[in-house]
Amino acid sequence: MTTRPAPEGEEHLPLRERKKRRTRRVLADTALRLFLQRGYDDVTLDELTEHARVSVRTFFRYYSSKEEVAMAAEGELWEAYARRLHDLAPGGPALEQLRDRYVAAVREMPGEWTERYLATRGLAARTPALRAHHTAATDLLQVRIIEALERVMGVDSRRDVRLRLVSDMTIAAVRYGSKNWIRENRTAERTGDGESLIREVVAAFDALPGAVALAPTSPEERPPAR
Amino acid sequence: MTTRPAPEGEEHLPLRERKKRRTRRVLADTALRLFLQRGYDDVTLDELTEHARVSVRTFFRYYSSKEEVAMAAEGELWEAYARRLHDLAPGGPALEQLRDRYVAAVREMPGEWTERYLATRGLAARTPALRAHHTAATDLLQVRIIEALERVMGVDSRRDVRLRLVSDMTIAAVRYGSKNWIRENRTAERTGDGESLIREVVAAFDALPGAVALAPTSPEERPPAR
DNA sequence: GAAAAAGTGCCAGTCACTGGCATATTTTGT
DNA sequence: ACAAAATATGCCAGTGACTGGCACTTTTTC
Repeated sequence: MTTRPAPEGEEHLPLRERKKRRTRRVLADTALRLFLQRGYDDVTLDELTEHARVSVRTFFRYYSSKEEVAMAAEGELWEAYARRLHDLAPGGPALEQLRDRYVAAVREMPGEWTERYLATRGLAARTPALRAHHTAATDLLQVRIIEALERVMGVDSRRDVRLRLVSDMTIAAVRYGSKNWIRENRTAERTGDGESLIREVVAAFDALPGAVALAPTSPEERPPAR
Repeated sequence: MTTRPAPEGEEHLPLRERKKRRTRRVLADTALRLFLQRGYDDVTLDELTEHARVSVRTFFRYYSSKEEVAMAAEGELWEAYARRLHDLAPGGPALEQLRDRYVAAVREMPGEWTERYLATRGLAARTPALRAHHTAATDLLQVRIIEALERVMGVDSRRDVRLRLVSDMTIAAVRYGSKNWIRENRTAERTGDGESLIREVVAAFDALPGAVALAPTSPEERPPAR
């Protein structure tokens, strides 16, 4: 059994819990490594679990699908984001709150997460099955956002379209922001850190008011942003 | 072999082509019927192909997955829509053109299509695997829209965000419009026709300018739309 | 009417994913 | 420290979607 440095901030957990987290990480890391090396489709779960030294049966107790383990890094971010959605406060502008919760979620991720996330998205970009899983997961996140908004505002999203619009805009900002971040860091010389991701997504959020006010003018008058 | 009325507008096709279209339709119809009766997950492809009197191997020459055959009705609409995207014209407002192309695509569908589509969406609403496929397919449609816009405008969507915004809005309008249409027709007494679907989606398109100008006011001043 | 082209069925195989049960490890209570 | 309870893992035998290959039949072409 190869030993690995203990992950951050799990010093005081009971042994069983520590082992579980370790296994979960080993699975996600091994999966990402193998998928990047030889392509998602060409790696079977048998091989993956072989490398991770667990049985296939055990794998499925940690991840519900091959896609999920491949996108684990993103899943962790959505998890953190969803947790932060619970303490939305009434009062402030919804979009700003949703933006700030995203920022907090990214900051909550451990140090090496950024690198994993970037690699994950790169893999997904060239793997149809993962792209599909990614959009489905993003869609689920949007549902969670709407639910959170309904909870804090006490309104049914079917009655007030603005809830759906706000969640749409949030998803759009997250999507385009991270997409831009990925594009910038495609040249793998030096991986962008979490703060650069945050900058991109925040910029996308803050561009929303300007975008909704956008009037179609000819390119001469007003050169397109970015 | 049960005979069925010849589908519309295929009178002058060669025999081979007619047979193929027939098989494709039999598969889609049988699939929808069985899935509605007993649930998507509880119907195997063996059963489906048994009822449709073709081998499983042949099934996969017509549809690339179980999901695809379930969502065939929607796939046909996206096909028609994508075809119409080829003749986008430079000049007119993009959103209006995209709206009108959608309308034309719906009008192009045969008479019984509406019913199939409504049933399909109902099925997808309660089948996770199909919901995922639906979002993935919608995402692909958006890619096609962006490509069409790039083609007609001669611009790279990475340089001009407006292309992405317009395609986002289009997808949003189609999505919300059809969702409203579905909600209205959930009570299955009398199935809404294609024109009612068109009305809803057009309404969603036409609400976009108002939506982007939306200023958050208190409910007393301005009751939320819909 | 024969040759070519295209469609179909069968077979054997891969792989993701699941239920059930025996075995091992960790925790809990004393 | 030790037994009992709780929980995690592995193994086995399955199901079901999906694929490649090849023989066979139907339609088209000349």
